[in-house]
Amino acid sequence: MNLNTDFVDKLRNSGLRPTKQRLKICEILFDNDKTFHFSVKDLSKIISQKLGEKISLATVYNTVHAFEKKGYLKEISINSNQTYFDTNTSSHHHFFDEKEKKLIDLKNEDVDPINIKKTIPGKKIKSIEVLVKLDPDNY
Amino acid sequence: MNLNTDFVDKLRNSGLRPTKQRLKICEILFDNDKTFHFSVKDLSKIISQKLGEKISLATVYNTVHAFEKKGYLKEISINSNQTYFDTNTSSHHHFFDEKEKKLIDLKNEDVDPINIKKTIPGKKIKSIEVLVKLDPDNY
DNA sequence: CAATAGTTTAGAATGATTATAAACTAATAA
DNA sequence: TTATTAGTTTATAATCATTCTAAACTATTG
Repeated sequence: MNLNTDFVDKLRNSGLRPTKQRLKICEILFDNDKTFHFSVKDLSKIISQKLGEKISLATVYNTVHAFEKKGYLKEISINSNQTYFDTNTSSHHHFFDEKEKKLIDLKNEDVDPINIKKTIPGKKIKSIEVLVKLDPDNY
Repeated sequence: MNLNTDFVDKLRNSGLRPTKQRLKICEILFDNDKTFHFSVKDLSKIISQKLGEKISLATVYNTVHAFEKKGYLKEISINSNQTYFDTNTSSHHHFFDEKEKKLIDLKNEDVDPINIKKTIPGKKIKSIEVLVKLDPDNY
């Protein structure tokens, strides 16, 4: 399969033209065996380090937000001064290490099925996210 | 029971002297049958409206953070440009209405017990929070 | 009551995010 | 192709929540 075609598809699907800069962003985000968590600042740094190229913050924001809207990225529900995204878009959960301020994936199958016994009239469930906060063992 | 004594206790317990301003903040936060969600800006507005008094933002931040550290308030794990707090400190969860950007409490007993089947070496679970995102029914 | 330790406040500093507008590039039509 | 149009990139400015600062003030302690 052609990765580049995949990138172009993702971009077009998100209503974006495939430009040089955006394809670079795709390389970092999607050309990877492992999924990962990042902030826009992180991503920007990775781009300049790995690709020796600087893409303006505005472009990174614009691209990341378009992908998020289309579901190619997920925003992580955690209170922080910056927003974190996840390239793992499958339904899953997170541990958050409060001491080290680090997020760790928690697979859906590592959590027993969650059953919500209350409903809100006129609303339906879009997603269920579990955040497990961690402390050091001897705390 | 004397509410004022309770407020003073909460403040002292949080390492804060009971000042006029802080007692006003307590009145809004704790002298209430219902629990509620708020941002610092919200709280500041409520104070000036209900009590006809303006307390500087720095003081509100300082007090709210001290209470949060001691567990008299809970920070809500949700990604937003501002931080939301909850006067409901019991273990519970939240719905989040994506359209109206509104938080709704979800009682622990309305969620079947959550079992996490994965552990992280050297860490123990501090809390488990579920966020149920909602969409309009016909979406 | 004096000395000390902690508090309040306005305003400045910080930092993430969003907006702006001019120069540039991709897409489209001729 | 080339010209036109629509969308993009960028540096920089604007915004906004939060944190910091330092001077004036207040509670606590001896």
